[in-house]
Amino acid sequence: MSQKIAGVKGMNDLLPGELGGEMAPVETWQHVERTARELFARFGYGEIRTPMVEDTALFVRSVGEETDIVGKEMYTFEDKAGRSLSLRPEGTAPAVRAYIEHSVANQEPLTRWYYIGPMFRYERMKTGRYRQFFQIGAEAIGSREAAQDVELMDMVVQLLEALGLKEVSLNLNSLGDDACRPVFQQKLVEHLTAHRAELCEDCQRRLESNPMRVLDCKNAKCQAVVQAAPDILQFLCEPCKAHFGDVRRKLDVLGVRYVINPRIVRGLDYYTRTTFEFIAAHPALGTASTVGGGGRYDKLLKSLGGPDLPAVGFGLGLDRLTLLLKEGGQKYAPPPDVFIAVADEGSADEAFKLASRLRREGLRVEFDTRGGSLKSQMKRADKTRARFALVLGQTERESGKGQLKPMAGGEPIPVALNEVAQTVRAAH
RNA sequence: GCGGCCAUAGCUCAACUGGUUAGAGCGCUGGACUGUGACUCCAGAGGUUACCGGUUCGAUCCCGGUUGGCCGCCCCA
Repeated sequence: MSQKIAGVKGMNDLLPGELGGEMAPVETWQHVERTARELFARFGYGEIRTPMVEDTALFVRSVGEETDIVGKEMYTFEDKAGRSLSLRPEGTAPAVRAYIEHSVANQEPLTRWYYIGPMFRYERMKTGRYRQFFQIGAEAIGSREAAQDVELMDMVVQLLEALGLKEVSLNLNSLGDDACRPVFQQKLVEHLTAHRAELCEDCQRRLESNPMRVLDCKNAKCQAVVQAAPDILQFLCEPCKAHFGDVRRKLDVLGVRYVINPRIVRGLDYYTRTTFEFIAAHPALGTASTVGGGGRYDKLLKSLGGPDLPAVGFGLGLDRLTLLLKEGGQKYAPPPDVFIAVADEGSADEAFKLASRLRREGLRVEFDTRGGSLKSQMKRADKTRARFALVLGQTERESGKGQLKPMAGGEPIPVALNEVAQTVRAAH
């Protein structure tokens, strides 16, 4: 016996049907992905697939050196040539890198992409948070208009709707821009410093490192201080205020419901103006209640050496979405139309051939390649939830006729062996 | 990165204060029913009690470490 090798901590296997354990079955994942692809195509978004590994500098410069993501959660390693590479911790930076690298700006004025794939962060795991997790996201590059922010939020809302997720609320905020955010931050630091003693230990530290984060603290005493703190929305400069107002108005035009939440700060440095999160109230997620989030990043392209173009995007956590949909997961796996059972050894080839032909004709056909007793094959037919069973033996071969037995009960349907597909379809 | 809880069959769980062959239900396989699934009945397979070490005459149980999982903090998807 050789030693068992286990999967890497925090990286999950997705199995079909009911084999999976804690994770939602792979059919649930396929359903979410299929739904998203179809919906995003309706919005005119094309798919982009970038490598899972990038130059480490890309994330340091975009996400921000001082963020937790880059500071302590990145899978960074050297390749054989000594280059520092990192497994991507998020999807926006690679998409923007590709956009710049392929000079897309010179080829079209407005670019809208979506991506689906694994991201990696070295973190302590818990429900809904893994070291390899999957995100589905979209980026719109080239429009500074509020309509673009709202189109993306509408796209998420429609996706959640299509998936049947109701208890998700859109939380909206604006972080201002280079003109107004520094003014606000200064006022905020003044206020927090004045109440320093009332803040929790963590927030006293945050006061130095990232004062905006205090807004997000769940500690009751800190919240009391935050209640009285200056409100970023009061400090927005005129252009930012106008933009935020436009976003709200256009959300209203589309009938998209939202709440203003000045605590939506986000963990990446590149955000400007609009930020938003989709928060689910669902016991399956525990405290991992944010299923998605995003915002505008008008300065990122230029800072990465690209054209000075505005952009906005979002990312959704597929792991969390599928967790919410796990209960009904089974229904996404279509059962076989017919199970072909072999009654005697001499009919094995003929049955095998029939199964093959029906599959070519478009039917979902189960056939037990191990053979075995008719009884065991019928049990298998039951287990696979096949709609019909068709037994093929000497009698059927000689007469060219058989019977489609409805596994759910009812009278068998006589059928000519060369008309099985038509008959099964007609029985729908 | 910090704090707490946990680990027995594929799954959900038992096993009297440490006591000898670690059990049950579900699931799986076969049979009763030799060309027809489910229900019922019978039988079978499946465990180094996560791993390593310690205490003990004796450890699933007590202790330490490791690994993995869960909860909270942090942060996020």
